[in-house]
Amino acid sequence: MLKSHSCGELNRKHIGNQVTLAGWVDRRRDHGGLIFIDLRDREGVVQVVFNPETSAKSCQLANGMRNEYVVRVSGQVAPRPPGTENPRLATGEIEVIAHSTEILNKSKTPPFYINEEVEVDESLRFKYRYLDLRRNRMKANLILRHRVVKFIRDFLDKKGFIEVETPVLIKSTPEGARDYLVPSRLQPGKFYALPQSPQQLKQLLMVAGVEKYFQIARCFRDEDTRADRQPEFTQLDIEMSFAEEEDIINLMEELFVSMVRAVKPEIKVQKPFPRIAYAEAMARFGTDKPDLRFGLEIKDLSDIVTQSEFAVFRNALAEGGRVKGICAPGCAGYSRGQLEELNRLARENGAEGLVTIALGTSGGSLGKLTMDEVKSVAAKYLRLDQIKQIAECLSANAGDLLLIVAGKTKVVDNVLGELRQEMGYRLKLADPAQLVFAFITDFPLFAWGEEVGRWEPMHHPFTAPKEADVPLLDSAPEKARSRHYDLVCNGCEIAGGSIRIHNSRLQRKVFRLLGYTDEEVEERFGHLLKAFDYGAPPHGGIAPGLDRVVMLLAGEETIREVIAFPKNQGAADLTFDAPATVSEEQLTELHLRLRDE
RNA sequence: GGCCCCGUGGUGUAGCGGACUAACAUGCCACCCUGUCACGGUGGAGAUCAGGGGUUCAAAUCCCCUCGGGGUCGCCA
Repeated sequence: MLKSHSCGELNRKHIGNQVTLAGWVDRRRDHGGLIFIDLRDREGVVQVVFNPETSAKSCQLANGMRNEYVVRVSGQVAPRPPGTENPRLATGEIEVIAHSTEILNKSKTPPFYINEEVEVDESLRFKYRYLDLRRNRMKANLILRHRVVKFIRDFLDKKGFIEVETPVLIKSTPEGARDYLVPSRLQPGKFYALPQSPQQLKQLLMVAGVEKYFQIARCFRDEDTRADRQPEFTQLDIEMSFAEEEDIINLMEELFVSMVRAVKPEIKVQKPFPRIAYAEAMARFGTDKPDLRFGLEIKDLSDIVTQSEFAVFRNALAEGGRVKGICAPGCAGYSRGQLEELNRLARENGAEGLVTIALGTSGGSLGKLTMDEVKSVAAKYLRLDQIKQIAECLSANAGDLLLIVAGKTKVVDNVLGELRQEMGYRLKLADPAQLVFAFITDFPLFAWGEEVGRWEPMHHPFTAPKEADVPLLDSAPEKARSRHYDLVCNGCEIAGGSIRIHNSRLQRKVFRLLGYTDEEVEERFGHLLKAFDYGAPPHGGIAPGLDRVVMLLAGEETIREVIAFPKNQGAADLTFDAPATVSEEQLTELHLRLRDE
């Protein structure tokens, strides 16, 4: 090695040692004669002193150094002169007195700051990702991700799981997300597909008797990106034979709580994780991935306003809809503009509008509220006692702002869910140093596909129905609940899993219900069904999105910040400039011709 | 495909019809400086205001189109 120590590891215990360091120039302070270099490597930064009286040669070299030059320095670790220690630096008690110096490589001036935490245009960062990753924040994220993966491997190993790799070149299954295709050279006109997830492969491993499987698996979906979605992403894929819901849920609770405590002990986390039925989550939070760090729960006001004169409410109820609301504490003083913003948010999410009721504060308590202090378009259609009932239902106090939406249940829930999230954010109700996990259970097995005019799986067709609901497959499929469970955290869906169907007859029945012909089933899922006929054990599993988990732990807003070389919204890699055109020869070999469009 | 936001020296921002010959910070270059640590000081270079078109006596600023980036809906079995 060109170095004997890391820059960041040095401390007072090394005083007197001869060390050789190698790293990047983080900063140079030239005092005309005496020169200080902050030398940085992965482990941290240490101050190197170049003194012309110690080594004129070194000093001369240091004179020519610039940021990001790669240099090697040999010298002696020395205590800093009294009064010049830097408590803000981990190595601030000592410094290295350079005796001999070598410039290993020069550097152009970087296109953005490496040594400062400033926002830089993301495309520029992606173009120079190798420089971006030198920055502390990105380096910390890479290390965190490593620790998470290491923890997972050790944890699951101790629990008796074995890691098995599954193929990346596999077969297209046109249902679900759009596949990434890879043309076959050896078989003209045929294509592999990259896996959307190793779902069927891990089920086959259960038939194979692996019993406890996991994989840090790369998955590919050719769909539009989001802050938490990339064309390629990583799942922690887990599957267990002879497992029931409790087994998976308990395993996840233990894994996540112990992981957080190990890699981010400053983050608050608790188990057991609450379990909330899908219908209840929708009713209370307007979403199946609620942020449980704060309340602001949705309440149904239909019964209270059913007698009101307010046409908006009456019409919604007459058409079979509901009237629901949330309470924004302390927001009665919201300006016209602020209210208009909330109204716009409601409309953008499908509501006809938003009814706000501001409760004045001069009375001090709700009991003393008078109509003079109620500000709302609905005020003249509502009686004071109705307003008080609404306020009471929403646990409101004087000075609060009530946000009420009327319409179809689905729209009302969705809009209030968004408003709840928005108000939670505005009022800073979500503690950034806390992770609140929860399991969402009792999902419907199917959802009616409006455009296609048939039943579609709420998650995927391998999800087992609840034992008691199996008869409903024939009579009322919409009522059948599944053995699926989602793990959510801070408003983010971080894992989905289920107990699977392991019986080929039941699996065929589900496929038929989903509208597949026998030929289609054979063509697409024949391998799985055949396997089920050879002693498939009952099994189930779960697949946390690793990128999202690390994102939450890192406190980042997008998974791009925890992926070394992510793609942008246009699914392009700006470092490599991928995707790119290929040569005519390559196309010919693959039996491909490009269409004119 | 829809909707929303953004695009000004290398970087981050200000300017939002006239006094802009485009400001500030930092970075960069040169010189000075032996205890700094976001060192300090003096001087200097650096911008087709994303591109195109229009409105206007006058456009970085208003309007339209295009391009690029981000958020989101659709989509993500």
